[in-house]
Parts: sequence; C-alpha cells; structure tokens
Amino acid sequence: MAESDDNRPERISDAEHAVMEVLWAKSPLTAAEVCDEVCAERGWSLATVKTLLGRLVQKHAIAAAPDGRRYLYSPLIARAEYVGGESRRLVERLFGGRAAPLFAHLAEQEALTEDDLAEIEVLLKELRQ
Amino acid sequence: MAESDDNRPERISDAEHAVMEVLWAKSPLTAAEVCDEVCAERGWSLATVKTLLGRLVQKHAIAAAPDGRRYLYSPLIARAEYVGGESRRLVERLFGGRAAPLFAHLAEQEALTEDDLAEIEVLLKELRQ
DNA sequence: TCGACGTGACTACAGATGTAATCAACGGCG
DNA sequence: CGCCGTTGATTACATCTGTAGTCACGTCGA
Repeated sequence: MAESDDNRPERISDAEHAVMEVLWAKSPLTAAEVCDEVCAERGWSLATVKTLLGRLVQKHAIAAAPDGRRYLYSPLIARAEYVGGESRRLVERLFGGRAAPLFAHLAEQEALTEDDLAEIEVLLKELRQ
Repeated sequence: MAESDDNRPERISDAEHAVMEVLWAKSPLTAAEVCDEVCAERGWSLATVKTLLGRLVQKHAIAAAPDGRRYLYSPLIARAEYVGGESRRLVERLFGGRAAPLFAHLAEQEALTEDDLAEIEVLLKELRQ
C-alpha cells in the first residue's frame, strides 16, 4: 500500500467537468454516447472524449464497467459532492470562508433574479426555524 | 485598433491569485516585499514570486512602475472585478447561472454561519425595498 | 470467411502552471 | 575604485490541460 491512497479526490478540470455533467445527467453511457451529448456543443472529436474519460477513470471520478468489448462509464463521485467542494473552495479562496460576502457580491452584480431572492428567502426561513 | 484589444482579462491562476491578494491588500510593493508576505505562507522562493509577478504583468493584471533600479507593482484590476468574475463563472458552470442553488448548497453543507444568515437577511431586505 | 468499423490503449503536442535556478547589470559600501 | 548584493530577465523543467491522431483488435454483416 505504498502511496496509492488517493482518497482525496483529484482535481477535475474544466473539460473533464463537461463530461461529468453528461454522466451525471444519465449513466452509464459508452464513450460514443457521451460524445453524442457534448461533441457538438463543445466542438470536440470522439478522441477527445475518450481521452477525458480515460483521465477521469485514472482520477477515480468515474468507473468503467466492461460491457462486451467496450466500457460503460458511470460517475463515482456525486454531483452534489463535486459542486459542494467547488463552492467551498471558491468561498474559501475569495471570501475567507464567509458566504455572506459572496452573496453580497452576487447581489451587487445583479446576478440575483427576483426568483433567486424569493427562493433564498424561503431557504432562510427554513434554516431559521 | 487592429486586434490588440485584450480587454478580456486573461485568466489568473491560483498561484498568481495569491500574489494579487498581497497587492490588493497593500500596493505598490517591490518583488521582495511581496515575497515577505507570501513566501513563508506558501513555501515559495523569491524567484517564484518574481516569475508570478512577471506573468501577471504580461497578463495586464498588474502594473510595474520603475523606481530606481527595481519596480513597484500595483494591481491593474480591482479585486471586486476579479472576485465578481470568478463568482459568476462558478455560478454559471455549476448552477446554470442561478444563484439560489448555490445558496442552497452552502446551506446544506452547513457552510453558512449564524452571522452569514443574519447578514444575508439584511441584504435581502435591502434588495427587496 | 473476410473486411469495414467500432472501440479502447497509447502517443502526440502545444500551451498553462508551479516552482525555481542562473545571469547580467547596476548601485552603494568599504 | 572595486566587489557584493539586490533586482529584473531569461531559461528550465515537470506536470496538467485541451485537443486529437494512430494503432491494434475484435465483431458483425455480407
């Protein structure tokens, strides 16, 4: 057990993230099926998708289950987990861990819609009870 | 006005961001002074800081004003600008541009302190009036 | 049976990033 | 006046990322 224990999930890059989104939306999928979902949108070739899938497997972010002579890929980490981690990273880096300033920023930038405000209001109430 | 317009600020990497933080906190500073602020914390050498400063100058993120035989570095982009951009990028990538789900996530992860909640409540009221 | 095609493995390669050493020049101290 | 240290510039180099080509192999249809 030399040093293999990468229980700390490795960083997922931007392009890799696009692939993850596809698998989170629907899985398991073959490489070709993943390509069907993103290749047009991002202007990728199937080869690119294969590379990304390979890297994600290495990073233990997805699993490759043999199915005949190809693989079916499925996410190993939950979307919520990833999203949570990334959010926390950002809040940490930019706002010293405090979420309120982030909220203030989004508000200033008018990045908050009426709907957002309403939803947040509801959430606040729930958290407060 | 050929094509020079790099008005879109180039991407600032993680390490570079650390340097920006120092300059946002106080500027102008010399390379050595910047190093005083971060080298210990991040385990960097002065050489590393110089490289990062150079790259930031190239990216037009900071300005280097000659002062005798060295430079004084100052931010060219405001922290609020950077922070705003990064926040929006994240919300865009992970939540389809909607801020409410981000908030919900932070709430779930218990990343929101009582103080955060209070502050956000106040902000909400302001936005709502 | 045989060849076209789907498929994963391997390779490629440029650019970004993290981290730093080395070099050359200038200016102040002794 | 000459040497040393400070400083920016240049170069280095491993790794990660984005994007893709190539290759070998096995399978299915003709």
